[in-house]
Amino acid sequence: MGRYGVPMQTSSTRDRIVVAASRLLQRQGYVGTGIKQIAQESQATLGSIYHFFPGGKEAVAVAAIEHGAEEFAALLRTALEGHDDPAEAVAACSRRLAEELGASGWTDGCPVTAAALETLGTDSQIQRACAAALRGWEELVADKLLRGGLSARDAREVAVTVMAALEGAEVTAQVSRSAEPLHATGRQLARLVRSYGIPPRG
Amino acid sequence: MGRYGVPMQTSSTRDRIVVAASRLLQRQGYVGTGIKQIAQESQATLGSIYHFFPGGKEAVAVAAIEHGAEEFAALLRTALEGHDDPAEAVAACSRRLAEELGASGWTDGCPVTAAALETLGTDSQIQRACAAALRGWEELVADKLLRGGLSARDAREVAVTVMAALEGAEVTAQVSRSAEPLHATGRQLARLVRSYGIPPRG
DNA sequence: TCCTCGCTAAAACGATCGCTCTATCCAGTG
DNA sequence: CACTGGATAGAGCGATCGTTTTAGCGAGGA
Repeated sequence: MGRYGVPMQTSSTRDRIVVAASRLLQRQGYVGTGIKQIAQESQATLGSIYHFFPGGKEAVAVAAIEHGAEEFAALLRTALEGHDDPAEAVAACSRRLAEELGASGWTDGCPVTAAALETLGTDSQIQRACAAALRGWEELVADKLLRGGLSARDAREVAVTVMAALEGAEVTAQVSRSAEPLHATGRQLARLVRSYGIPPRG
Repeated sequence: MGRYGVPMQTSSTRDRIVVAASRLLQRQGYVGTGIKQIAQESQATLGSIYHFFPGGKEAVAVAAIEHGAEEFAALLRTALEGHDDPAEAVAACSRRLAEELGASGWTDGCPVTAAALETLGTDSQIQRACAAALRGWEELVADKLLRGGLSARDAREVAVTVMAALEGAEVTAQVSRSAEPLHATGRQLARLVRSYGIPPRG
């Protein structure tokens, strides 16, 4: 809450730090992003960052990853809710991802993959935050498939596959600077979902 | 060639550098891996590294990524060749990946993903090496699908999906420290391939 | 024997890393 | 008004980064 008791239009310093760190992390990874760069990009100073995040760089990264994970989940939710047919819903996810990725110039992909891969050996909080994000996304897809008529067992296994394929397709799209991998994967995932049969909607 | 004119059992210095760099890159990414760490791990010195790779860290990384990409391609090739049915062949790939990943303690995943994500914004040679690796792997899968009876168009699109899903599933498996994402994805990819119908084998 | 040259060895450079520290600012309270 | 405490500002710490530089090693040719 900002001054005058109303929500501030320009975010609070803490929010600016989290948002800037989130964007930088998904573009350059954890080790590739410096605290001073976060300070510069968020119009904050080192003092402010260490004031709000006494845990240092890792604490900033955890908050940033949680923020990015929620943004990504919101994108998935709206794409999934736009269609009753789960197969079309899954395809819509890949289309939305392709739009966002292309609009960012192929730089802003999955907000956790890069950070997750860099901190694999460690037992850092970053690891846990990334794992939690993945589980949450899978659950969103699994719920949609469940409501679409798949069994609990099938829904979970297909959801794991869908999220894995979307992540991989996004990386492929970034590397090849083309939306085609995401579109192709979306079509094939829709076909996979359809292969489980869609009960007629009452 | 080593001394006595016979191939050396312990590789040449240059090979040791490439192999060590490849393993470090896939575990810690590009920025997370230091030249001095590569020197220590490969039992070489800075002088040797800069002698064989005047291009510095980036040149070492390119050679290391090409090495890792070929290793990965070899794994895919043997897994694909083990089965006539392309659906079973794809499932075999995910099983082999799960074996290797588990044996490494969930640390040695795809040898290019981490490095690729870190160098996205740049126009470095690393980018190009990663893109080439992905294309090569896709081609291996596409060839198998073609020989399995899929049309050229279907084979390419399914191959893109298979490689994306395998990469994503490997990341998921690493983060969750479990082989299950790879196994589930393998089963679903086999189902997807089977949905294109298998012509009876003569 | 001497010289060459591919290769190894390590000291040292400037830059940047994450982080600590002290100083200052400013709205709220008595 | 003085005082307090959250928030900001930035200089500076030791460490490490990628790289350069210079010196030394040892096998092969003249």
